[in-house]
Amino acid sequence: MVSEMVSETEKFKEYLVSRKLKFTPERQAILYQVFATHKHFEADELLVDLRNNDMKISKATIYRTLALLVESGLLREVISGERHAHYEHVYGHEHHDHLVCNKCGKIIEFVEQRIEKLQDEVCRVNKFKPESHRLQIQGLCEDCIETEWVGQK
Amino acid sequence: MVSEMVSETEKFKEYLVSRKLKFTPERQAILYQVFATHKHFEADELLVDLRNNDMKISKATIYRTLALLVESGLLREVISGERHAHYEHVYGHEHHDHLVCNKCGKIIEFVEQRIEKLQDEVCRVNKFKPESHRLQIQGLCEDCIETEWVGQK
DNA sequence: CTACGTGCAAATGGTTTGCACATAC
DNA sequence: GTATGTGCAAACCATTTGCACGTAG
Repeated sequence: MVSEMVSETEKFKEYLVSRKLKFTPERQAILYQVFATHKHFEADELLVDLRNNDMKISKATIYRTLALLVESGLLREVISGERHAHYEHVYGHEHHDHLVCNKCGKIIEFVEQRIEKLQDEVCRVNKFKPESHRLQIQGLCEDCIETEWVGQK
Repeated sequence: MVSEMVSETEKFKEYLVSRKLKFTPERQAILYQVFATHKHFEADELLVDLRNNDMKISKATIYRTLALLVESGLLREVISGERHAHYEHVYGHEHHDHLVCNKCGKIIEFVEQRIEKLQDEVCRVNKFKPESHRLQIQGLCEDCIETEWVGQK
């Protein structure tokens, strides 16, 4: 189990060094706990898991470290990330999905029936009854690709 | 059966009647404003638009009415809806998407390369440079389909 | 008439932040 | 030694809710 940890630890350390950040006991503990099991989780669950292992790490540190893990590419935010809800018309408009520009925030709508078909197929295979879905691709729009290198964080 | 489109107002009234709810001036104003333009928006923007048209409607009513418009099928929540972020491993795991059960919350992961391919195609057509994407299908999982759904709201 | 709706202000609750102290490097 | 990190509590902020009053049907 520990041998599996090594690669993630190395990856994280690499990231920290590249950002001139430190590898603290708190970050080590969080990293370990996060990769101790392969499951979806949220910040509070992580806090509980850590408490159960006698690690007393504050929520603030957990949130700050999770952000680092996402930035380093070790974790992904599956749900949400947005602070508030956005709405769009449904009635009288064909179903569509979205390309969202990470730089200027522009939203491009697109329709691709073949993707819809494949989704139905996936649901059938998994004996899942779909009620709605959301496909969102983040990236850079045509205008922003040119100035891509500006303002990287 | 009907080929011509019923107005949004009619659709909303239908829904309200079916739920024994009332068609108030506030709901009428919000409905009008929401469909005055075809754009993505959030609650606060709607409030501002209404204020600009001299409609003084409280935030509470706006949120309550938006919920009704979503339930009636006139609007769709494009982004978020979730209260808190969920995370999953990235490093060492193949990219996958999710089936999320609306009843028990179970998350089923799936991989469908053909969908990924089509996404790339969509990006190419729109001259969009993808950095990440998120496909999430909401519905009922196998176990929950049996138990059906009683308390729909 | 009366069940439903509204505005207001206060509550919620996940997440973020200011600050003083602690520590990795 | 110093730039970073941490814990704590308070702040944030979109959204929800309790309550007393208003009103559509």
